[in-house]
Amino acid sequence: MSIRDARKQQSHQALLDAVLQLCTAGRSFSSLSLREVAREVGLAPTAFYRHFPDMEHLGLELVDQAALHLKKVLYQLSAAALQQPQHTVEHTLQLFFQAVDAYPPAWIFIIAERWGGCALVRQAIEREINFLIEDCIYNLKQHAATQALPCKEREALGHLLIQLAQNWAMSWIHLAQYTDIVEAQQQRLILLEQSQTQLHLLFCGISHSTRQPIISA
Amino acid sequence: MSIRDARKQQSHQALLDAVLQLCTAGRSFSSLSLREVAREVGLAPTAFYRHFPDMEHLGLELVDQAALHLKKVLYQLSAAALQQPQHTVEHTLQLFFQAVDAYPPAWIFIIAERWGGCALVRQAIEREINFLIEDCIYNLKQHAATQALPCKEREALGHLLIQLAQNWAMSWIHLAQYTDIVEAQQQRLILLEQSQTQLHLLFCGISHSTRQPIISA
DNA sequence: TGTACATCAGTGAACGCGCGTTCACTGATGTAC
DNA sequence: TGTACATCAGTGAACGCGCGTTCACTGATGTAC
Repeated sequence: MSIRDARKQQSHQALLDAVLQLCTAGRSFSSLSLREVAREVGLAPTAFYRHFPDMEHLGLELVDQAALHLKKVLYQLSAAALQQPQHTVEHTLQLFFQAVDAYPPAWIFIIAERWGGCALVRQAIEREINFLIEDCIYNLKQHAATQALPCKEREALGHLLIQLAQNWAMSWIHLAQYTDIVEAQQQRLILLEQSQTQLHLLFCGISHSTRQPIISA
Repeated sequence: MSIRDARKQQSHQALLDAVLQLCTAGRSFSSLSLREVAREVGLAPTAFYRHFPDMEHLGLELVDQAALHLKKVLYQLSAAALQQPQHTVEHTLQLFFQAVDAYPPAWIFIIAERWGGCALVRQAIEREINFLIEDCIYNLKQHAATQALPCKEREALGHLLIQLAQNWAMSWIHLAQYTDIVEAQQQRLILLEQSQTQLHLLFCGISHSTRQPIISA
């Protein structure tokens, strides 16, 4: 790649990262202005057009990047669970929260803009979340604990898990905002335990429902 | 109430409703302008200040109104489940989706702005959702099926149910956007069945976990 | 009941500001010979 | 290798526009007598 191309790509990514940073700071994507993003990066507003036709297209590329990150995390989690079946629910959740901590902006952007003010971004995120759910269902089919589950139950579980993961991630990130670090750590421990309890409730239900047909509760 | 007071209250509510309508149409609260809201209602921009000091305060009042609506819905649902224990999971979920259909804007605003661009609104919504969770946990304590559950499990279940309800509501509303009404109805039926399956998975897990202590999955 | 004054929701002009977008430009980098 | 020209990321001035906010105002409604 030429010097010019490398520098262009650097600015390109800097614009994307600036939006992520502003969203991580609590701003909504649809309230960001092109000028604000350019200013954040240290470019003239007009330079923006060398990289994107408008903010909407930047948003769509951001969805791609963030969703790819999430996919990788979930893939690694399921790979770890498959290759080391002795892994407990506790350990898998710890790995999950570690991954969230490693790069919160991707989670924040996808989850906050899932119902955000930009229609195209919303649709792109919906598409990506559906892919995540499909991946999750596929992984459940490979995993010993959920292999025997009827197809309908496994699909419902996939949707539920991806939904739960979003909630866990956002709650987890949110707890970093406490000014008191000790308090934040305690709250995170509580969240970790609660998410473990939720998974336990679910998985005990699964092992139960595989033994007899599901009837009305 | 005097004529003047009644007219003032009418404009006041019209401003709140205009914001709800714009949010229901897919706009994010933080990208709305004071002028846009006033224009929607047919008022001069300056009249806005007779009702709210700024958009943020309007947002906070909207959180109160929408959260009150949600509280009522969930209260009626749990009351129905308590008074008519023959009610199945299927029936309760049908009532839930009916309630969502009866007034979608309240659900849309609370859920979409839960991670939206206005910090004060976000915090107010978090507070209200925590109240909903507390109510839910209290109701679980009254209900035969979850009475025997250990405290930690019941709390985790409360969080989980309120979270699930949000996801169900938003998915349900979202399915109304299909141009093909027949297709939309089919998709809603699928969502209804899937949410039923999710609850079944959970509740079978609960009945199982009350009989023996929970161990690692 | 009628009158005189007070209240106050809503108005319209005006302001300075940041916005998205256009345009002609600059100058470093790339390329052809 | 050196030279002459092409490319193109980034610039800065300029534009019209909608924004939030101020201010003095209007006129219907409320109130005191």
